[in-house]
Amino acid sequence: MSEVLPHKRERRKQDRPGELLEAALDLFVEKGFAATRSEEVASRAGVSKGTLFLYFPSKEELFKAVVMENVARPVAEGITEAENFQGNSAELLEWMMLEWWRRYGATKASGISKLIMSEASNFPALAEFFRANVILPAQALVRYVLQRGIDRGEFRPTDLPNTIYSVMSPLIFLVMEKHASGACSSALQAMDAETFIRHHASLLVRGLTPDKPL
Amino acid sequence: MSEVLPHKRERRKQDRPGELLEAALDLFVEKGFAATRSEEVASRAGVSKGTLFLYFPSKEELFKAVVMENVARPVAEGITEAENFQGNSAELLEWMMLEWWRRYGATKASGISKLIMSEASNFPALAEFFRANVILPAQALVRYVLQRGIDRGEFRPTDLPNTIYSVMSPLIFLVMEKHASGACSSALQAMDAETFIRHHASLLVRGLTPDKPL
DNA sequence: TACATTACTAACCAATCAGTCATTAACTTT
DNA sequence: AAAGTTAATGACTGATTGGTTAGTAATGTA
Repeated sequence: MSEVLPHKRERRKQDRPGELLEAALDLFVEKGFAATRSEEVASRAGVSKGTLFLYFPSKEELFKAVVMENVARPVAEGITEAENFQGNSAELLEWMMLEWWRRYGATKASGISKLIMSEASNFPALAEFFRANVILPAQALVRYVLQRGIDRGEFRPTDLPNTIYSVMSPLIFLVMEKHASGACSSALQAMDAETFIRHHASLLVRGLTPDKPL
Repeated sequence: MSEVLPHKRERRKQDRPGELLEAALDLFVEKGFAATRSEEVASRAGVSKGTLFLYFPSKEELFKAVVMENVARPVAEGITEAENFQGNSAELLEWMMLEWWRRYGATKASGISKLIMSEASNFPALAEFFRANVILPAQALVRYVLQRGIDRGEFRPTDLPNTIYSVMSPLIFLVMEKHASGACSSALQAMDAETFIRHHASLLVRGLTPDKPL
């Protein structure tokens, strides 16, 4: 016979939103937006479905709040640090790619990127928010690094917009790979992200080095 | 007053499956799996929902059939051609990337790739099928090209698995970008895929060229 | 202890949608 | 043209789930 649990109610208005956001992040990343049920979010946060809708007016608003909370912050951080970097631009390029991975790509929050790419067509407003707060700043950061290398004579002048994508696309690929966990993870047997980034960065630096180095 | 259309029934058993698959491809690519309603697929194919389930036992089976029809074929084609390629490996590398884009990436069918990446966690069986029939053959093709270059002394020996990802990731990125149409397309102002591929290929070739070229 | 406030719950509602099936209309055969 | 066969329909069902709300229990206050 199943014993009904004694049903202990707690009143913790302060903590509920944060706990709900955390539960929602987990589930959205794991199952996507459409496949995540509101009641599951609520129960993972130790609360009833009614309480969820007490704090967030709809599932979509909950989703937006998750994005706000988890994505904009880490991207903004890296930018200022790059500007203070000491060393040549080849080192800076690799450092930036590795650091981006450690601080964002490797974390749970990067699942949001994958989620937005997946769900973009169904949420144009959200995609736009993501573009403005994540993609464009990231592009600006990469552009800064490449321009720095060109200005200092460490990189040859190249088509900047396309080179930016040559830098970013493997990072985006890594995020996709990390979060397509189901059966695709086994596709890349024991792939190590940091090793790959170092490898790709070195390939890029070789490709960007001027013909007469010294 | 709305006039009810005269309701002309047609019996065309031969053509229905193909027409349903085409309608399903369009809608799945456009809206994702969960957001696509069976009735919409049926009506786009000029048929009632009942007829859809006459030809496909479930929505999931319909999805699988769409993948079978649109993905496996084009990938397999390119492989044999690469083996007959005349010319140096740098040319072959660029040719292969461009050709892959023209035959698959630029077509509607590549939306399936994006869809599977998005929906992978909800459909492990499908992701596995995709891995076996698309990812692994594509990796094998890239590996063949790189190994050919190394064998002929046109590329320096590098960590092959990681280099494969350096080749593939921008192509996957392009597919993602193409199908995240909503608001993200404006993120990459007037990005031209073929130009980018040529640029990236040239960067890779420079990165792969041995230190003493001749 | 009586009363007031409110965070929280559980049962409920309404809409959506995958999948079914009895019926119908288009062909074929004789 | 009558009868038989089957492709196609569309109304229906059952399950799911986003969102609502009447009511309950925890806390504060006197």
